[in-house]
Amino acid sequence: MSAKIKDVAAAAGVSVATVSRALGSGPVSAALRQRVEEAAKQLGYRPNLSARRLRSQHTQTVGLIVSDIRNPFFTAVSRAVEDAAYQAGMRVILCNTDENPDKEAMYLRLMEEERVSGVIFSPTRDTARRLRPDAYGFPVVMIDRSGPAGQADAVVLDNRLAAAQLVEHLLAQGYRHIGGLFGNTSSTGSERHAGFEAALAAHGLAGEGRFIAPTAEAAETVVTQWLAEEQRPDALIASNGLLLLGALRALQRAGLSSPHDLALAGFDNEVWTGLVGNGLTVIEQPVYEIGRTAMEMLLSRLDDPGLSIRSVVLAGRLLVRGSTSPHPSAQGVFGQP
Amino acid sequence: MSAKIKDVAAAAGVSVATVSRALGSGPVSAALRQRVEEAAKQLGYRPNLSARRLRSQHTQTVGLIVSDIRNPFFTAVSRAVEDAAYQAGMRVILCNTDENPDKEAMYLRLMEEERVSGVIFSPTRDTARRLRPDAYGFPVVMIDRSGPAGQADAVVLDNRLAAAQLVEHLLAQGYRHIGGLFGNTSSTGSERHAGFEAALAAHGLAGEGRFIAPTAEAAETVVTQWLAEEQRPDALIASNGLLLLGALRALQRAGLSSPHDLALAGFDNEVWTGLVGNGLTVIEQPVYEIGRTAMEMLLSRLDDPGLSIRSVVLAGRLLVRGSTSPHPSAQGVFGQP
DNA sequence: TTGAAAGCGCTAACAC
DNA sequence: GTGTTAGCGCTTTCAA
Repeated sequence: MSAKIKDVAAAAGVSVATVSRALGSGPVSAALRQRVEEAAKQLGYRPNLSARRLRSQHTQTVGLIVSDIRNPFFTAVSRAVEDAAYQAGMRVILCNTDENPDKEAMYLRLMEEERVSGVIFSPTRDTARRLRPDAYGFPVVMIDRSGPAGQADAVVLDNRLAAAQLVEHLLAQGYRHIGGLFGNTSSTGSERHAGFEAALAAHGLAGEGRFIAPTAEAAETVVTQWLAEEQRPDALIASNGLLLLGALRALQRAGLSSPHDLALAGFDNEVWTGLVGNGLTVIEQPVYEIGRTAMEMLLSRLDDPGLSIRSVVLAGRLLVRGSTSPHPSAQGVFGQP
Repeated sequence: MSAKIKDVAAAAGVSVATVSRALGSGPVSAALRQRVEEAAKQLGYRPNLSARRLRSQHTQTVGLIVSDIRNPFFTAVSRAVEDAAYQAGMRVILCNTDENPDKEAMYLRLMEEERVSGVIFSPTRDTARRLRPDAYGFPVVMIDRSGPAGQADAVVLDNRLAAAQLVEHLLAQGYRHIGGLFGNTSSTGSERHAGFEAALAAHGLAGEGRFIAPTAEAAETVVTQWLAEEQRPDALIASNGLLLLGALRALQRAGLSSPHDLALAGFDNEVWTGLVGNGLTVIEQPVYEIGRTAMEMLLSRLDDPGLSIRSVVLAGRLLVRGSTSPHPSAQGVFGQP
């Protein structure tokens, strides 16, 4: 068995309380601290964090609950959260829910049992609606998606604006029949759809938005079918990286290319969006910043639980690339003006 | 404060021991179990896992230590590890080391303090060499990279074979001046380099392998320079996804394309490798299987610590795509035979 | 500044 | 089957 605090105390000839203080930040004479550290090192002492947590009643642990860590958006966020957490001396428990409300409930329950200090959560729309964040023993910071306003801290993109920017850009490039693909499990999908509709309406146009399961496979299927329809749109936007990938694959399978046959744009500046063809126009999200900010908000709330509920809304950045170059019919002398 | 086991006991009119047994898998009469469950539900009781761990002396926790979760290889592995862990009722603590031996040491120390059941670890070459896995209070399973044979369980790719396959493929396609990019911090880089050299030597050829920092940026810089040299290779292989990405970017920046100016191939079947141009030829690693297998090995060792040390070597799969189509000089009637 | 002692919430040994 | 009790390893009063 490994050395306990008692063993260190015995070896250093002091009480366990002194050891605890010396290894922590208690008031101990320099000489004793030295002796204790020496003894601890000698014995290879490692404090037992379970015991420390039980006694001290704080776990220095945060839960991070996302749909799938393999989504590059969440990958980046999680890296930021972990960097910030470890810097603050906290651990992170990562949970993948696969957009499944049952799993979400299960992990929230687990977080209670872990007595986590707080949770950073990207909930499905259903759970966000139902969730009473103050029903838990810990604060919750929502990321990417949010529930009813003012219920919990949140870090989100300005989704309506970003979607509108994308639409405005396509309109400026001469596209008029714009279709949209939106995830059907998150508030983000709805908000981006709202921005999409609003921007088109502002120009007296209507677009066709389709809500689908947030997977590349679903998008590929839907877009493949869409492309075969009579009234094919001349531009398509996809409300996240997975949907954009599916859309791109559908185009490739159909032997079509952007922007020649169809303009394509979307959300999330994933590696491949800059590599394929002349690049895909996307809204870049400040992914690392989202994670870091979420952790900062959590820490400041732990520091002062009386803080009022805050929403941090971050702006996306439009990266214009080749996939949305001007519509053929708008290209100067060779086409209609 | 939340309800404790004592409160549940009082509410159900039984002893705390009975509550513990009823909620766990102890022998309790059906009637009492019912009453206890009812009371626990009523009170919203959540067992305190810190207390349970301290008392029971097992934490049901595994550590996963990788260089960077943003590397898609580790992303996929981590998802597999977590799936398997949560299924087995265990939690995962994720640690990013950035290939930094100091961070590796720090996290290993943290794992000791957490009294984890075991660790799944992808160490730098330096740490792998130094590491004495039995110096810790928990078993270690190495993934992707391994240390001295027989020291710890490991799940690795057959790196030499995979690199050789890549070389053989390029040779068969008519390429003769093959360069290689290898990471300089991992055993994986060395092994792939060895396979590369061996395969070339078997054909009486010599390649030029360069060892560099395992980042896309380093690869881009090195390849940009390499392409400007007098003796430009006619094919390049990159020993992981990051290096392959950097190499591709260097080509694009130089206005070159594969396979026209230079064949390009590498490791890791990342999303973008299938999308760019006519696709990049890669060795696909069974990423999810690697993670799942590592977790299985860990669980079986926890079950029976007497098991002898095992290495599981998995085969990669060569995915031939457009970036390595036949060398111009080997293309039938139009070129040299 | 240091030590003695209580106790965090739970499980497991033992007794009935 | 059920209850009583000790104690996991630590931090934190409280007293000296």
